[in-house]
Amino acid sequence: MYTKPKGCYDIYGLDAKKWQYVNKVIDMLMEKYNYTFIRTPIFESSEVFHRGMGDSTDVVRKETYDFMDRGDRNMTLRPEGTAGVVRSYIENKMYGDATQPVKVYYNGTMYRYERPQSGRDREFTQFGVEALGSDDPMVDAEVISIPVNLFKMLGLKEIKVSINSLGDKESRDNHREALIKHFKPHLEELCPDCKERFAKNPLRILDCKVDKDHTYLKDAPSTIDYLNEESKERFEKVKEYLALLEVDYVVDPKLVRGLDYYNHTVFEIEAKVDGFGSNNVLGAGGRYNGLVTLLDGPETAGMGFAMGIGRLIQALELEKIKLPIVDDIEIFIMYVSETEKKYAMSLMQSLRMFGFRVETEYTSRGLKGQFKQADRLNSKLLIILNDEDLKKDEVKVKNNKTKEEVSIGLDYLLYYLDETLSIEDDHGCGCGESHDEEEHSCECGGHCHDKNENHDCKCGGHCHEDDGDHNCDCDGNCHKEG
RNA sequence: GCGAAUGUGGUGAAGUGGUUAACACGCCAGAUUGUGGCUCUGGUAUUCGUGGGUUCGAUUCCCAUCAUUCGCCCCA
Repeated sequence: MYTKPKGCYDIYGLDAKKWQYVNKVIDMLMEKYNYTFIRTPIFESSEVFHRGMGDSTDVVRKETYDFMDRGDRNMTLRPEGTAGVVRSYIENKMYGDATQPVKVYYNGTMYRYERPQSGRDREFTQFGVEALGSDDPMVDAEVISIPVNLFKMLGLKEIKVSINSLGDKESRDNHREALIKHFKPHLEELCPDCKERFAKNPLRILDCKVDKDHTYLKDAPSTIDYLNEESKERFEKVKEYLALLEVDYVVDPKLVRGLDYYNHTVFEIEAKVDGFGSNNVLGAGGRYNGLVTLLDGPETAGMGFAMGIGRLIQALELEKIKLPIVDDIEIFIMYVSETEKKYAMSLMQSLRMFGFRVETEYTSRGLKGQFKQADRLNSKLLIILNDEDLKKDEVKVKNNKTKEEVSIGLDYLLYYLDETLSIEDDHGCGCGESHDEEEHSCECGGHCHDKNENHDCKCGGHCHEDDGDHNCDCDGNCHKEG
């Protein structure tokens, strides 16, 4: 049997619906913000990432998927989105567009050669935005507000936004010198990685998880103390503007991003979700005014952020947030004989074109099996075809919830279906779904026998974790999601 | 790159150095001569990730390998 590559995932079934829903919300939100979609190649010349992200970053040093194509060109599967977008901005001379800043967003797969673990895959999906061509702090605030508002729209409540400023070049240089002065006497006590960081990019020692408890790290010069007047003023503006956009944040002077290209504003956004472990950072970003020139473009300001969709969905699941996804059908057409089957097909065709979600039987199950199938698919109405009825131009329509069955004349059928289903839909939240999802504590001791009453899991009957509140929407394949 | 755990049918999951590998769910069929979701009955794995070794004999012991999962590093 063939298996997927390590750290990659097949997304299908209910999971796929969640992804599609989240993507839909992203598209909607981006429309409001007037960011336009950009699709750049999944691989680029390796140089784009090496120059852009910095050779000293771990991501570039040992976590990229590199390959040589048949023309002996060095290529790299994109490990993040910004470098490619900036390359595109330069190559397509977007800096010449009249509508500056150029505001784009992407939503696609990225690749990092790492050991997979919870919340971290080799192929993962990131949604991100880039705003190029304005250095106004208002852009910083707006970009930070995007993930905040996205989380709000999705129902994720407990989030934390941390911000910091690295300052402009002068501030960074001053800070860097101070750091070197500070750490030099302690060099031998630092972890091996930090020794290397000391030489290449001392700033990142602040980010070290190994040495984080050492006092000399706690007393290390903070970026904020070394901001020059201009940078300080700028940071104040960002904070002021964030408040106007109703973004709650905390200033974290130790916040340093992993990539070299950031300056001024950097931020991180995490979800406070139980069971998330160390991968609770959902998204991060910052300003990168030097990056465009680094990739041989004209001096251009840039600000962006990226977030992992997989982690976001994991957070939504852990928080048991109910997404309004369609997981039922409106009409299931049942038949037995060949003439009934043919009638079923043409009826299905017209009902679908009319706008109903319609299913039928494909595997010659008996009528009993078709009832079961209709239940599995959460069908609201059943149309039961019968040669005798058809001779009288009638069909039987059974309401799968009330179990009421009526004979309907064919000329009246569309009207009847439309009426019945619109009443069905109108039961409050409009979710078209059962509500008790959140609080169905099944006492079945591990196996759900009946999906009736207050016990609405769609596990198809085999949830085996008797956690009391096993809320899996696993649609029939519960793997242990926790 | 480092460390740990796991690998039995469609699913969850027992189990033992030795005839036909529990149990449950699911699925299929029948009881119910064209109306389900309850109940009952029957069916559903030449086989315990793969390769090798120890043994009279291994799913069970050992080694290797692959895969999965989790943690560290790093990161979204």
